[in-house]
Amino acid sequence: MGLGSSEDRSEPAEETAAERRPAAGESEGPRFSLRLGESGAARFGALFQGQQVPAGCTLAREGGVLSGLMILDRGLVSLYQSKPGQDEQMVGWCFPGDLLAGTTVEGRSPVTARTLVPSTLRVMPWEALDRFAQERPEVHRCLLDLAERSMARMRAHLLVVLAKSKLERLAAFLLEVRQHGAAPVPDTARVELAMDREVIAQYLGLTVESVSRAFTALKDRGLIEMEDPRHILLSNLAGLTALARGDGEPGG
Amino acid sequence: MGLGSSEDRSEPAEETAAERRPAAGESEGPRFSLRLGESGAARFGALFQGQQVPAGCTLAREGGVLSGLMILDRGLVSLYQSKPGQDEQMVGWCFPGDLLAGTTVEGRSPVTARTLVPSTLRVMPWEALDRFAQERPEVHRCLLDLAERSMARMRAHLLVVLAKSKLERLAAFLLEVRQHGAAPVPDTARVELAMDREVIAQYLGLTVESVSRAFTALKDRGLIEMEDPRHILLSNLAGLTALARGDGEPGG
DNA sequence: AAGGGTCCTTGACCCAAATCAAGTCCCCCT
DNA sequence: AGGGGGACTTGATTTGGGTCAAGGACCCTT
Repeated sequence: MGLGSSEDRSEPAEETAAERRPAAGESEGPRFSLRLGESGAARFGALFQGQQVPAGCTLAREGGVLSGLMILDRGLVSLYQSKPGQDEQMVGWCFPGDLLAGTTVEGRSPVTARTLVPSTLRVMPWEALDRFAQERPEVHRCLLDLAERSMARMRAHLLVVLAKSKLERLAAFLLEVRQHGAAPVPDTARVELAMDREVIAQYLGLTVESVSRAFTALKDRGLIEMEDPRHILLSNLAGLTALARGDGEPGG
Repeated sequence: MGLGSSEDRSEPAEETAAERRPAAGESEGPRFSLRLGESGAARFGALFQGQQVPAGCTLAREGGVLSGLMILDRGLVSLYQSKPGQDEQMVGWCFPGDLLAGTTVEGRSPVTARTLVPSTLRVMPWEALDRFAQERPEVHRCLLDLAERSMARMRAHLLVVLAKSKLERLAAFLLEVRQHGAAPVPDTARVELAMDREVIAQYLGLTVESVSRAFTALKDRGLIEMEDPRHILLSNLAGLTALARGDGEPGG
C-alpha cells in the first residue's frame, strides 16, 4: 500500500524499486528533468517505487492525506475539485513527468486525482524524500521547477477559458493534448484522446453538446479529420494554431 | 536598480535593507510564513530589500528577465498574460505574502505584473538567495509552500470561471477580496476594491457591463450594499457564500 | 460655475452556447 | 443474430451574457 492515498481503488500491480531502478540516462527512467547530475538522478529515481495502476482509479482524494510524493511516469491523470452541492469539476490534468495531486509537497491533497488510462506512478514516501533532501538539497529546487510547470499549464488553461470561444477552446485543447501526448514523432499530427467528451467539456467549461459541435465545425473547416471520436487527425496544424491563438479570422 | 525588472517604470522610493530590517517576530516583518524558526526568519527577512512602488507600475514583463526573487509585502499586484493579437488578459493577482510574477524561481517571468495600489516589495537577488539556501536549505521548502498557495488560488479561480454564472462569480470574487484584504477584523464585512470594473471583468471572464449588472443584482437581492462603486458592504455574508458556492437557490 | 474627462450604470437588441429532445453508431452481452 | 445501453451527434428552442448605445455620477481643471 505504498500509494499516495489510502482510499479504495482497483488493485495496482506492485513492483519493487529494485525491479524498476533505471540506469542513469536510460530511456526507462523517470521522465522529469532532475538537474541533479547523472548519479544524483539515478539515486533519486531509485528511491521511487514504480507502481502501475489501471484506468479509472482514484490516486488521491480532495482533502485526503498523501503518504508520499507522487510523480506520474506514464499515462494520464485528471484532477478534480469538488463543487459543494453539485458534482465535481475538473480543473486540470497531469501528464507524464508532472507532480501529482496538484503538487502539494506535504500534507493533504488539494484535489482528487483519477487515472484516465493505465498509468505508472513513482512514489516517494515523505521520510525518504526528507532523507534524500538532506543529502541533496537541490531536490527542492527541482520540485519547484515541477511546480512552475504546473502553474504555467494552469495559466494557459485559464487564458483559454477566460478569453476564448468554443472553437478556439477546442483547438487549444487538441494542441495541448498533442504537445503532451506520448507521441515521440513531433510532426505526427494525430492525437488519441484518452478522455470522453464529458471530460473535455468540463475542462473547457462547455457542455458535451458544444464540444461535439465544435469537433464537427473543426472538421467542416478542414482543420481536423476524425477517424473515430477518440482519434483525431490534425490535418491543418497551422490553421489550428492560428485559431487557438485567437488571431486567425474564420473567414469563410 | 534592485527591482525585479529592468523595464521602464515610475520611480520607486529606494530604501536599504538595513532601514527596513525587522526584528524577529515584529509585526513589520514579512508577512509570509517561513517555517525557518525565529532566527532563520529574521535573517531571511534581513536579506530582502524592501522597496516601495506606486500604483500602476510594471514590476515584471512577460518573458522579461527577473533579477531576483520578489515577494509582495503590502499592496496588490495583478498578473497578465498576453493574448497574441488582442490585448493582454488578466490571469490572477498577488496578495501580500505571495511570491511575485507567478512564482518562477529563476529566469524569466511568465507573466506581466503590475501594481494596482501603492505596494511594498521585498526583493532578494538570486545570488543572495543561493547563498542563503546553502546555509538554510529549508528555504526551498518554504518557497514550495508559497507556490502551493499560488496554485490553490489558481485552482479556485479556475473553478469559478469554469462552472459559475455571472452572479456566482462576482460573489466569489467579493469573498476572495475580503479574505485576502488587509482588513484585520475578520467579521468586518466591508471590502474596498482596489481595481476598477474593467479589471474585475477580465478576472471573472465577463464584460464590464455584466459586472456592473451583477453588482446591481446582488444589491437588489440584499446581499450587498454599495457606498460607492469601490466600497462594498457585504450585508449578507451567508447568502453571498451560498451563492458563491453555487448551492444557494435564488428563490425569489 | 462651466466644461470635459473617466468610470459606472442602464437599456435595447443580438448571438453563442446551454438546454431539451431525438436520433445514430457502436460495443457488449446473451 | 438480436437486443440493450452508453457515447456521440444533430436539431430545435431558450437564455445568459455580449454588444451597441445612451445616459448619469463624479472629479479635475480652468
